[in-house]
Amino acid sequence: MIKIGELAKISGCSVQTIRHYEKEQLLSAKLRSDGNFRLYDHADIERLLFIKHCRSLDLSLAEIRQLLTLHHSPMSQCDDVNQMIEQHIEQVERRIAELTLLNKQLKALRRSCTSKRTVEHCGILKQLNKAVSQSN
Amino acid sequence: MIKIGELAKISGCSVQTIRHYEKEQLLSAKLRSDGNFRLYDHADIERLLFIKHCRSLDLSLAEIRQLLTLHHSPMSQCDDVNQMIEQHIEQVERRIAELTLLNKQLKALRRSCTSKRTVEHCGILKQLNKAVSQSN
DNA sequence: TTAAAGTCTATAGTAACTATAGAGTCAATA
DNA sequence: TATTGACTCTATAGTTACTATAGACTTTAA
Repeated sequence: MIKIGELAKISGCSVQTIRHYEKEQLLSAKLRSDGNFRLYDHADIERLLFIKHCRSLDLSLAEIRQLLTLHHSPMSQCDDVNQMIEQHIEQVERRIAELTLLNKQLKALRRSCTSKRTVEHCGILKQLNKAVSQSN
Repeated sequence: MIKIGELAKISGCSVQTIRHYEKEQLLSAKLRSDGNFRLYDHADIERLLFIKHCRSLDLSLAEIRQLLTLHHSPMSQCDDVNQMIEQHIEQVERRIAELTLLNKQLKALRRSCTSKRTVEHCGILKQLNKAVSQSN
């Protein structure tokens, strides 16, 4: 059995993050030491690494909680897992599209001012203002 | 002079958002009615639309505050504005790269399970676990 | 005059942590 | 054995940009 600091080292998560996951019901220490320190075993390490891998895929804690539940209900259908991943992919793709558009706009903005003028003549601010008066 | 509800309509921001911007020192009503209602003029409308446009470019409230300050300091240099936009572009591009990688990983994961099996044999969960035991 | 709609302030909630305070525990050294 | 330093505990507040509520007050129109 290991204490939270060692679990943090092994997993690469911070101590606070592990405690946060416990609060969010993703991971719990089944045992405590005499002095009330959390004690973890090998299964906990695996569970935390699973969580960490899911987080690296930007799954939310709620989604991970769901996956962990499915994981331990052998009769449930893969479809639920598939659907979650599918929705997540769509979400990521929407965000990529948004950011790509944003990037274009920012680059157009950047082109509007390059020299060392005072703000009075700054093309960027002029552009930002122009957009304002247009939409007004 | 208009009240906050009308400013909200004109700008497309919610009433709470406008009050939030005031709290964040981006926009303030210089006048209040006898009954303590905020009163706005044309300059306030323009300022709010400027803020809204910047937000649509994902600039943070802190960045916008800085832009507004520069905006009203005619002696400051464009360089400050340029640098901020430059950094923002870099940040957006980093995030796009991250999400693109993420998307690839999620799609690989999706390919690992397609049929209606029970979770016991779910390829996605197997993949997620495999990653865990590899990194352990 | 009264009712509805609008506005006020203050506070809490959102997501996933991070950081702190103040107290208690553990392991090793003097 | 005492003490020091490192570790852990709980509880709470802060981060970002809002959104949503509660309870009270103001304005407007019928």
